[in-house]
Amino acid sequence: MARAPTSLSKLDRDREVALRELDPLIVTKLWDNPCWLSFRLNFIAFRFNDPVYRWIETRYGLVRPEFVALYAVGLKGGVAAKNIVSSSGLPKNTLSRAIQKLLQRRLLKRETDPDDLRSYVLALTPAGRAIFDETMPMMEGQQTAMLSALTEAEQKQLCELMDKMVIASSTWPADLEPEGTST
Amino acid sequence: MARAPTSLSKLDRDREVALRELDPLIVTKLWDNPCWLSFRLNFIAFRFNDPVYRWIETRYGLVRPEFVALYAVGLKGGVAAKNIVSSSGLPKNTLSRAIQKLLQRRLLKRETDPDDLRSYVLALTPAGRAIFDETMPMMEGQQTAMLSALTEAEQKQLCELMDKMVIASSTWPADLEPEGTST
DNA sequence: ACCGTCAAGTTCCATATGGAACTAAATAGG
DNA sequence: CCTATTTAGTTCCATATGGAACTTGACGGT
Repeated sequence: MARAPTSLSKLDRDREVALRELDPLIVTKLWDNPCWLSFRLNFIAFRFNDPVYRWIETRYGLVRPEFVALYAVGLKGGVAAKNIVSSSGLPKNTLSRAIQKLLQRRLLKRETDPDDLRSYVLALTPAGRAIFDETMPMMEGQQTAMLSALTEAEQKQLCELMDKMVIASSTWPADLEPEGTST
Repeated sequence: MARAPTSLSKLDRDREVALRELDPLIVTKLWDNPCWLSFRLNFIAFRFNDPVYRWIETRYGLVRPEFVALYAVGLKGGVAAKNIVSSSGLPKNTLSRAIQKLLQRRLLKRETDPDDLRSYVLALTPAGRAIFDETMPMMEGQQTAMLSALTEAEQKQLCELMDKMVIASSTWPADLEPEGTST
């Protein structure tokens, strides 16, 4: 069985202790798993998303796609739904609904894009901005907690490595051959 | 506005070209986003999960939680549902259903754990093993494609950094304070 | 200027999803 | 040992989700 480029045996003592906290299946998925990247990504992402979105849902009654939209517009005013779709991966109907909800709740406003009449330009209302501003410290806190196992230098490395991947992402296959259709 | 530890200005010319392929909102989420970690994780994970799970669904009619269960048992026979829950983050009822479906389709078999009569020990049937074996190369291919922007050494670094995070994960907050309940 | 194709957003509908309550077994504590 | 609490897995149900078809506007070719 193929393995990850790291291995259990190379870990020092302290870590063995931490490992006892983890489900044995997690240990297998880390070091006896050809798909090491996928597991690490999904696992770490989940441990960020799950508490963060639960907090937001509880506090503001905003469900995940709604907050994704609000956050995107908060980062960059003037975007359209299509931008949020391509940067988030959520299906466009889900985002359409999310945006409607935010408009209803006056957290978002929009006007038709004069350059493309099919499209709308989105912006936060003050109420939307307030939520954005309140949520940010909580998310930064979670991020800091999760990164605290790494040194500053390591955090920067991690960021750089992931940058490279995102930048290269347009070259990755987005649709896999349905069969051995090796053209 | 806080930023990621990397920045656009430090990137060399070649990359600027690649950037033009990306939605401008993605560029903002990369370098004008206090939550740089979350975005990178979710973005990269999505670009793995989406094509992979679509392929599996099309080919075998297995939906995501079903394949998660099959894959987990494939990696480590003898696990119980609870292990899959804690290593995947899927809710336990979703996994319960997924396992039922796999049992019906004779891709999985199970027997009660003699040490804990509430629990079941899971194993793949030959048919389940066949699917596991067929999917692996496809997933490894996607992983290789996604990692191809990194050198071997960088891939190893990435793996190590993520290892550290997963190992430390039991210390991360899993529930965030509902309010400014600073005890 | 006209037509075919494509793209932005919306609507419809079947279904996957996850919270909450439940059953049965394990474990802790006096 | 007997009771109270926790844990593994299941069931129920209201709702979020995403595929597909649709509307309206853009765009490219002739």
